[in-house]
Amino acid sequence: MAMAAGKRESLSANDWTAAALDALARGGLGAIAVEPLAKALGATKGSFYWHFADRNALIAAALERWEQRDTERVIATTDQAPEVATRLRNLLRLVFTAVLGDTGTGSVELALQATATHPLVAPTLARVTERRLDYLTSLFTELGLSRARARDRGLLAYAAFLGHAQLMHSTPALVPTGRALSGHIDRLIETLTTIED
Amino acid sequence: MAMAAGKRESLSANDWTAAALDALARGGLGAIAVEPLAKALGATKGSFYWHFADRNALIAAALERWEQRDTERVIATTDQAPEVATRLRNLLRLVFTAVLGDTGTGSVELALQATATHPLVAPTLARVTERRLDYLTSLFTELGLSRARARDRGLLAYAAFLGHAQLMHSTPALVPTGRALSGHIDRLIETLTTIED
DNA sequence: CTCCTTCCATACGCCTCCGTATGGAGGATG
DNA sequence: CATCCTCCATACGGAGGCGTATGGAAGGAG
Repeated sequence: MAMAAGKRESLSANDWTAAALDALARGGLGAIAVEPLAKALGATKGSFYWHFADRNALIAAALERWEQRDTERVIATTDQAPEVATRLRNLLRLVFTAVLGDTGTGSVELALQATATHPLVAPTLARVTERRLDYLTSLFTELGLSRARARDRGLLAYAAFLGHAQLMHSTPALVPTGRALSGHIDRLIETLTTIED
Repeated sequence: MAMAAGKRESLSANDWTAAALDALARGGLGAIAVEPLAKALGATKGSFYWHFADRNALIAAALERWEQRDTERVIATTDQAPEVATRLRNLLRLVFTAVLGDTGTGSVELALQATATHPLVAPTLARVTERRLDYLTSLFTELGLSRARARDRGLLAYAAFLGHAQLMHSTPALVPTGRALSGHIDRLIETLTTIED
């Protein structure tokens, strides 16, 4: 919010998309508004409409930027452990924990989920969700489940992730905190990854 | 949407809250707007501001009405089976399936979740969530889990419910349909209710 | 030094929604 | 029949957001 003191040179389109992503995480899609963003950047609409055709162009740019950044993150946290079981646990633990990031990560998820029917959001969200779901499914498959059952578990795990993020955001008082939260997530992962023979 | 032809008598506050709930389910909290609602009801703002102090009063009324209706629903679907296991399964199956109602039920959930930080929404949502969570926890307790573990399972089940609703709404193409969905929910419930000794 | 391109501020018109003021139709009541 | 109370339409002012028009500063090219 307060980072417009240093550079008094010209603004780039990148600055606008960064600010848009920030606003998106903070106040949802509706917060990507030209005039408030201009004020936050210490500029005016004149600057914006030189870099972008209209508000939709900014939204599209922010979404694409997020999708890209998200892909890198997922991929980066993917291949870390040799064994499938630990990889799965590590991944789940990371995403269930990283929800906390008030600005950076999880908030964008929820903001987009909240406006999933928006014409610009829907395709992006569908691509990201499908990619994650496929990856989750592949892990459960490697773990020994059939294609169908692996898909079931993938869907369940992803739904649990989404719902967990929602709960952490909307009613944090009902969710454990600190070490208790850590333990809760452990047991949650245990339930999600247990395979009954 | 199209149900304003019959009665040309005076509008009641109830009509306004009903329309507000409908708009909420359809377009989120932002869709509870006085002038559009007036148009939809075939009236003008003059009518609205006679029955309500302002927009917030209407929102509050709609939320209270939903909370009431929701309580009745939950309670009604509670005590149906004698055995705890089947009661739990029945409850989960019902809520995981009833998400579909495009207007009546699940959409309000998602709309409120999407604007959970709103000053009027937050308290209502917290009460409803806490009540449901407590009930779920009590069922798992009856099933033989300790208080702490029952709470874990309750949280997981509720998170799965929320996430499942989200997925059904935002990316329905990635979720099974028809009989496949029914089977998926069966297996999902199986995973959520299995207790490892 | 001049000109042209880049970048942006100012100012405008438009739309949508909120809330208020005011007056009036129509049934109830004496 | 006159009056009052209920319910609502019309009209207004204001706020905030989008997009456009226009002119001007600032620096590189010639």
